[in-house]
Amino acid sequence: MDLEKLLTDRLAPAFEKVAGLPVDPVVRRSQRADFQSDAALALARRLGRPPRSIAAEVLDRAELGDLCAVAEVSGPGFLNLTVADRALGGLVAALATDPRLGVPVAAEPETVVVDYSGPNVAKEMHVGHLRSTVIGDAAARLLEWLGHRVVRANHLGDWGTPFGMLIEHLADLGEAEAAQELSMGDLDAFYKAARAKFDADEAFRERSRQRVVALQGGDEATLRLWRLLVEQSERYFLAVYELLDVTLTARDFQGESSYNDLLAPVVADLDRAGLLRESDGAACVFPPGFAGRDGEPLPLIVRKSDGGYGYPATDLAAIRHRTGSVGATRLLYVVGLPQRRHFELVYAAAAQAGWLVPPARAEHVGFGSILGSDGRMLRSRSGESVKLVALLEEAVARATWLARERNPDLGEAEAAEVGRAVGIGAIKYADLSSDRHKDYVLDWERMLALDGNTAPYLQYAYSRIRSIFRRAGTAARPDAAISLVEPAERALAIELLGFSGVVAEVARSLDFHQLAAYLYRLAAAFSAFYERCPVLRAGGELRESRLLLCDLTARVLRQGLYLLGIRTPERL
RNA sequence: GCGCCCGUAGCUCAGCGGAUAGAGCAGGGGACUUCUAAUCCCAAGGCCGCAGGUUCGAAUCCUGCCGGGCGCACCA
Repeated sequence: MDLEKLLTDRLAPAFEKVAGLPVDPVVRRSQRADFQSDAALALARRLGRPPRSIAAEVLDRAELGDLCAVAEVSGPGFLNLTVADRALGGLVAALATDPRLGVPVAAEPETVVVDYSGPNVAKEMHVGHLRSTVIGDAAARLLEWLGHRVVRANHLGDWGTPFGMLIEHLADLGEAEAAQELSMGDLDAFYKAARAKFDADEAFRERSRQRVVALQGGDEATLRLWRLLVEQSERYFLAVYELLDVTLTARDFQGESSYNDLLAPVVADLDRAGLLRESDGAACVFPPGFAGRDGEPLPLIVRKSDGGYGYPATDLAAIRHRTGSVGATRLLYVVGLPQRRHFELVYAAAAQAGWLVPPARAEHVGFGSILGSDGRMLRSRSGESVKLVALLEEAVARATWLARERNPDLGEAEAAEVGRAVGIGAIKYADLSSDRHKDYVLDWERMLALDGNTAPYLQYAYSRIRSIFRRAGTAARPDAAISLVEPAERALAIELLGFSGVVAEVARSLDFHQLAAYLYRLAAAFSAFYERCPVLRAGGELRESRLLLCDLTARVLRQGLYLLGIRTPERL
């Protein structure tokens, strides 16, 4: 049970009695006590009474006897609450017997579509895909764990005009040769070669254009080549996902092309609904409230003047499919912040068309860019975007080297495994531990540091606990009585009880840095505990109590890191 | 021109209506006969971009500036 919520539930009725209307007690952690409630201050004006007197009356009417050792009015009208050790111990003991660590399954499970990663066929995945993939995967893991039905939608860029030149290039190379090149994972070289020919060779350009027509016309031979391209790319992406340790599978690819047959009907429906207007030959929806550069209403172009369909049409078709056929009520789009306006337009149009109506809603889970140490968008020395695999491989190599250096006892295989867990974990944690709306600077030294708010620090805390149990040779007794004698173990207990609250908040906000910050606080509380509270050398009941605290900490760390997509090796 | 995101300690970041603004790193000082010192503890470090306003109370809300980034009709 979440302590903060428990205190809130106890204070709320008292506040309501005093104020005569429902009041949020605004319980939060405090430096002067375990928790504090600030609501009396805000109430003073409305009730025309001194805040201290309100606070005192609330205290008088609240049932806190079994929970709090100290509950007092402080300063201008704060309520300072110190939880009784006995109550704390009881709550922790209850947590220990809960396989879900205090986190309830969603009362009303929904179907959630998480649209993330979305690489482009025949193009290398670069750092730009990293954040979408990592954040989206965390969202999918979290919501799934909470009991929602999660549909992972990997909106593959598998359609559009570039495929003319890509297929022509493939045909030029010969299928066997092309398959060979693509399977080596050198998608960049393939794409660039096609691009170079397209830019330089007029005849090739013309053939490419005809290919696009053939592709869209459903020419079987062309489609076969296209499928080859898609299959090889998907195979490559799956290899990257495995290295990145994300939960996306082959079943989750939902290419743009899969909406092809829906585009015309979508536009027809928009027309029927009277939402369509022609502008410069293009079929547009003009959702109210959007203005462009010139102050004119901003269009969402659902059919281009050449008759072709672009992104907006596909996105609308996807929404209609997801709310209609899939039955989703929450649509998450884990896409960079620059595309914000695009999605606002799409959501507005979908709402007008009746495809996105409550309880269904769409959220743009936007994020900033990854910057290099120079504070600019991360680029390779040659000025190109950095290959994602290169980044991941470097992370693993650095972490493996660190693991070998730090712990020579590790065998080759284990060092490699630890290197992967730590390296990939470090990359993901660096991404998830700061506010996703901001750009962040990729810095190897910092993300792989063993102290500070990093994945290795958390993994280290976990491995220290596992080490204790290896030495103990036994598991913790889940029914052990909890006794909290040292301040450090009290502090640890309070942190443990905060897990469910944080998880609930993050499920709503998808601000994973709050979960990261919580896990860091927990790990830091554990490290302080570890320093001052001997476990194995403690006697009898104290030992059992501490073993249980250790076990709980390990479980929360493991589960929390799992939700972020980060592994927890048994030792580092 | 309009819109969005962002300016907090030397650096990287939390905090987004409440009590003296918090972490980590770097720099200073301590702690290994004791469960991994890949750790812990202590001290130091801030006109919270600037100026107004709202409020009993503003880093937090509003307005206007300044600075950085990104968008703004047929590219996905």
